[in-house]
Amino acid sequence: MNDTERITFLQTNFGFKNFRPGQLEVIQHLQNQRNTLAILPTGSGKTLLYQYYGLWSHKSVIVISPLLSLMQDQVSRLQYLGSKRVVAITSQLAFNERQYVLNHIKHYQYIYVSPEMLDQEPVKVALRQLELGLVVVDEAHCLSEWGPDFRPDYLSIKDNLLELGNPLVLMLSATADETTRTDIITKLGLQFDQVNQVIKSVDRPNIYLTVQHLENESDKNMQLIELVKKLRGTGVIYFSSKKKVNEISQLLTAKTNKRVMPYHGDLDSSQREMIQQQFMNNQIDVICATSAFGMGIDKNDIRYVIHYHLPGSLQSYVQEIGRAGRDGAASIAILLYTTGDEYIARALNDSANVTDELVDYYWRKPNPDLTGQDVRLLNYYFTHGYSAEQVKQIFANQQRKRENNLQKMIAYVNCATCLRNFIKNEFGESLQVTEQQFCCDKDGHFNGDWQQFNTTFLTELSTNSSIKSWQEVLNHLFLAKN
DNA sequence: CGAGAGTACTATAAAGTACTCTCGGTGCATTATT
Repeated sequence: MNDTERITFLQTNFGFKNFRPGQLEVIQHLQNQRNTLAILPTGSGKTLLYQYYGLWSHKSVIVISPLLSLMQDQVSRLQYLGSKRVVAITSQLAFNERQYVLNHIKHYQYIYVSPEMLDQEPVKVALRQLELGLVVVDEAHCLSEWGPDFRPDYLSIKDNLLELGNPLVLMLSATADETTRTDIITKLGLQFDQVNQVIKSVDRPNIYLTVQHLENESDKNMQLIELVKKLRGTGVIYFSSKKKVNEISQLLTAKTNKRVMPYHGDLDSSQREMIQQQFMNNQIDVICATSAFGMGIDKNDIRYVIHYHLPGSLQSYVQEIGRAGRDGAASIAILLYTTGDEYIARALNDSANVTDELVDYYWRKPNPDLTGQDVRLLNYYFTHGYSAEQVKQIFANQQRKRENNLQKMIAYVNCATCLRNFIKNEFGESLQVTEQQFCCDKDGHFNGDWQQFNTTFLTELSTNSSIKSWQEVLNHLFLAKN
């Protein structure tokens, strides 16, 4: 198949005239039977990649996905688009339904599973019967972020791929720096020379970047209230604490006329689903959320993302602000910082660490029946033949990595030069030589006066929602100053 | 880490002081109860 044929195939089967950036390259690699790691921004049509390959190869595709809600969305989307041979094997299927699916597995072409489900013997037995064309690891950064921390089954994917006979693998993510990319490949047990990478820039030129330093928490709250009052359109405010989510969500409801809702892992799934729906339907203006909110949120006109707390890494930060402005219109990312904020992130890092004492204890008295989070991880390493010393090393490295990530985040907060270049540099991208006109609070057009920023800038920003209006906004700022 | 809440003490009534404790995220699957 040459590129002309590829485009014809696209037109005939999907009705698109052209590929989006990166798509053709990925499809070329896959058709040449090359494992592929694709870092493509959200909205660049990642689903199409494996749909295309499935259609072309007439073989089955297994998609490993981190969240049940993501799987459900994908299944209904593919069904809506006309594929009937789609299923998600999850704990939400009734026992007899699941039996039916496993017994008739060849009937399905696109099969979604969680890493946990993939590791179950009956599931593996069924999947081995497939004529398997491709395994997709969706949201592949989870492999690096969640696997070694609290979802050990992510680490088992490696073994499961072997058992499936080393199938062709497509790794997909929107945000992954060099370290994460290396980690993804290693944790899947792949060799670097077996993997082709297709990497698009993480930079989002339509998102203005700013870090605001505030004296204390009450100043921060006041500034937040001002921002939420002034900013138009929908926004997301990220927190590192569920308690603060609830608290500030109530504060904003009381002090602004915006419709504000909380969102975090303590809400039950029906509540979460409802809030998500209302957000999508513009019945909510502002979501106060923990990191639980994000993956699978497909709203393209989020106008601003504010961080009340410091995320644990620049990668998380870029991921979270990247949810703004998918429609390409002017949007803004605001990080509110008070000296000492990093202690919350650091405390979370420490609590994620497994102590040497616990490792020693477990190795003296291993017990595979224990179900705690730490113990499940330990159990994984124990049953895979690691020594206590090796495991201590692994946890120590993880801890060091988390601390390094946090240091980078602190460096961003204190960065005195272009914030966009800081991010680009961390993601190994070449820097912009001449700054774009409207870039970040270091671009020379900002004079350090937040009061003026709030009144003039934000009003302008939210009334002009076209990227072409940057110049107008800029002019207005200058006029206001002179 | 360090702020803020909670508790104990004082010493005979209420309220101030000093100390201790807590905070602090991300999900799958499974199972035993309502």
